[in-house]
This record gives sequence, C-alpha cells and structure tokens, in this order.
Amino acid sequence: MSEVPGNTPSTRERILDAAMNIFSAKGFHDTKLDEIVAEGGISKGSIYFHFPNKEKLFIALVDQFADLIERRAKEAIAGETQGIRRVQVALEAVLETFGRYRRPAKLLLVQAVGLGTVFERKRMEVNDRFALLIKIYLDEAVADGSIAPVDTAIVAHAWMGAIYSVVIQWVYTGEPSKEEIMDALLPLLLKSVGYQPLGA
Amino acid sequence: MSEVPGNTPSTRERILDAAMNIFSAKGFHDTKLDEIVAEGGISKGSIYFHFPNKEKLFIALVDQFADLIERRAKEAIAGETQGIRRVQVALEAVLETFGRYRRPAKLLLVQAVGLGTVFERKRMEVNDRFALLIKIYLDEAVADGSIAPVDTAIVAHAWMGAIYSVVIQWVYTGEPSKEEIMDALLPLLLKSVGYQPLGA
DNA sequence: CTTACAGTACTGACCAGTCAGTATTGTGAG
DNA sequence: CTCACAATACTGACTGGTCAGTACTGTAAG
Repeated sequence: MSEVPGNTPSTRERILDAAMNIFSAKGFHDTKLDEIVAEGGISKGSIYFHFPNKEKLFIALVDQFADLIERRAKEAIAGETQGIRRVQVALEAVLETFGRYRRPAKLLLVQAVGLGTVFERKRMEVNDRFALLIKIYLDEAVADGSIAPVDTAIVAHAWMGAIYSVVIQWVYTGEPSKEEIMDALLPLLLKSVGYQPLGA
Repeated sequence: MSEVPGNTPSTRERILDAAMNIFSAKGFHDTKLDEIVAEGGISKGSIYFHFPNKEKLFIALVDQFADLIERRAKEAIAGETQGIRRVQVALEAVLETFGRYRRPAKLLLVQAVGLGTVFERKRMEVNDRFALLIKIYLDEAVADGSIAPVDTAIVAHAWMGAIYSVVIQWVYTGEPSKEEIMDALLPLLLKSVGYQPLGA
C-alpha cells in the first residue's frame, strides 16, 4: 500500500503500515499509540515527528485509501465512452479495489464512522465525493438514453450504501466471496435503474 | 419515545432521554457523563443506580430502537399475505419509523459504528437480525413466484445498506424528504429484484 | 559542529466510576 | 394517625488509572 517494493520502507511508511494494522482491527479510540509503536518497531517520537497528532495520522490513512478508490474508478471510466458501460466498469473497479484491500476497507467503512464531530465532516466529505462521482455518470447514462430517468441523487446514495454494506459483511466474515459479490451485486445495481445486463 | 404522556417522567426515562440527545449528537466517546447529567437534570450517581456503566446505557438505547424498528416491520407484514406485498409494506414501515425518529436513527446508523470490539458484536447482531428478516420475506416472494430467483443473502445486505445510506443522508441534511425517499427508493429496491411496481 | 532524524522517560489533563451520605417512600405495630 | 425503622432512590465531591502529547537525550551523516 505505502511501500515501494524492493526498498527498505521508510519510517513514515512503517508508521502508516503499523497504524493501518492496529486502527483497522481495534478502531480509533481503542488503539494506543504505544501499540502502533510496538507493531511497527518505531518510536513514539518519530510518530510525532511525521504526524502532528493521532487524529491526523488516522485521517492520513483514510485519505490515502479514499484517494486510491477514486483513482481506480476514474481510470476505469477513462477507458470507456458509452454511458452505462462507464458506470459498470467503475463499479467493477471499486469492488475490485475494496476486495484487494481488506484492512483499508474496514478502516474506511467501519472505523472511520461514529467518531464524533471532528471526523464526521471528513466522512461526509469522502462520502459525498463518491456519491457525486456515481451521480455524474448516472446522469450521463440518463442523458445518452442508456437508462430511463431516475432521481440520480437518491440512486447514488443507495448504491453507495449497498456496496458499503456488502463489502462490510465481506470484511467481517469473508462471505460472500469477491466473485459472488461481483456476480450478484453488479446486476442488482444495474437492474435497479432498469438496465438489463447482457448475461441475464 | 420512553415517556408515558401526561406522566412525570421517571428518573430512568429522564436519563435515557438525555443520553439519547447527547449520544446521538456527539457520539459515544465524545459524550461525557457529566453532559448527560447536565442535560437531564439528574445526578451522576443515579445513572449508575440505573445502569451498570456508560456502555450498557448506550446499548440500552440501541436495543430500544432496534426493537421498535423490528416490531413495526413485523406488524406491517402481519397485515399482508402475498409475498412481494409483504416486502413492500415492511419497507414502508421501516422507512416511516426511521423518518419519525431522527435522533435514534442517527444513534443506530452512525454513532453505534466503529466503537471497537465490544460494540462490534452488538452491531453485527442487530444488522444480521434485519438482514435475515429481509431475507426471509424475499425468499418467500421467490417461492411464491412474485419475483425471479436471486441471491437473497446479498440482496438483503444490499437493500439494508441502501436504506441506511439514504436515511443517514436524510438525518444529516434533511434532504431528500421522506416522501421523495419513499417514491424513489421503494421502486428502486423492488426493480433491483425484477419487480415492476404498479405505478411505473 | 550542525542538521535531521530516532528513541525514551515523563507529565498532567481528563473522566468513568465510586461511595459515604441524604432524601423519599413504604410498612406495620401500637 | 404517627412513630420507628427499613428499603429504595438519589446526590455530588472525590479518586486513580490511563494515555496523548512533550521534553529531553542519542546518533549518524555531511
């Protein structure tokens, strides 16, 4: 995630990796900085050299993963031109990325929630960014006639929630498998806006 | 919620009301017991007379509301016999109940998440209860031919996530209105399993 | 020596939970 | 009804453990 393969990881990377492991497992409040120190074989001083405080360290991890998801979605979209296809490949890319990174997924979807006023803004911001992204391409698909007109704002939030929920379930239990999710969730979402996938 | 109208609320009820107000606004960790004490005009000691600790007080509120939601859904279902109609009225009942209680909704859907191992069990339990409920009636609808066969486990989680997400959005912003949600979300969910609502 | 980082020992604010005491209500014997 | 006592309900000043953050020391490279 944060390490360049073949290189000795920098202290900053070691901190981020260790923090990701502990935060994603125990949540923000139940994670003690000393645990991160032990996990990463680094020192408390260096954490405060690289990050101003515990909160910013946590947010750095959230941002890092949210950026990755968004980047992957945009890359996928760039390779397609037709409205609904773009929506489809973006969904695939997002599910693929969540599937590949279980710990960051848990951090973003579970541990970053319910942390009180400070983090609430951050979470809203990330959520809205995703919802807006979905909305834009749904609107595009409506405009070019791929799908019938719908309230794309609500659909965007509903889709996001559906994806989150299934991914969270997978994060905790490992079930359903990534393949089952792709096979069941993708057609479900597309059908919900009246698009009949080819295979169905 | 917890008060018998026309009666002076008992201390226990005053505690629950005050705790609901603060917890739902600030989250578990950012809420100090002294704030609840101030809000409810009660004393710290009486909180500990009625509840063993802060955690159990919080969970009492979560349970109380989860029970209400489940009860309303089951009542709605009991009044119908046909498969897909039962699913539909249950959805309506749940959305209606979330809509009526904004603070409990936020407590359950936002503040109860990401609180670490202790609460994670509780939340999984509540979630699975809801998902199973949906799944049962979806299976019923499949069995009686109302809808085509689908992976009802995934659909159940996806639906739950979709509902949660839209409700959370409404909790924060007041938008979209309850009517818009009902009008857009219900057909969306039903269409996702291939059921064409009458009005469409 | 200085810079740039790494390591460690320590501090003090914070807040959940305690407990000794007070108030209120219940009861039953005279 | 009323007095004695008990049980229950409530109060709020206090405490002790915790842990984010800080101040200080160590070191290697230039």
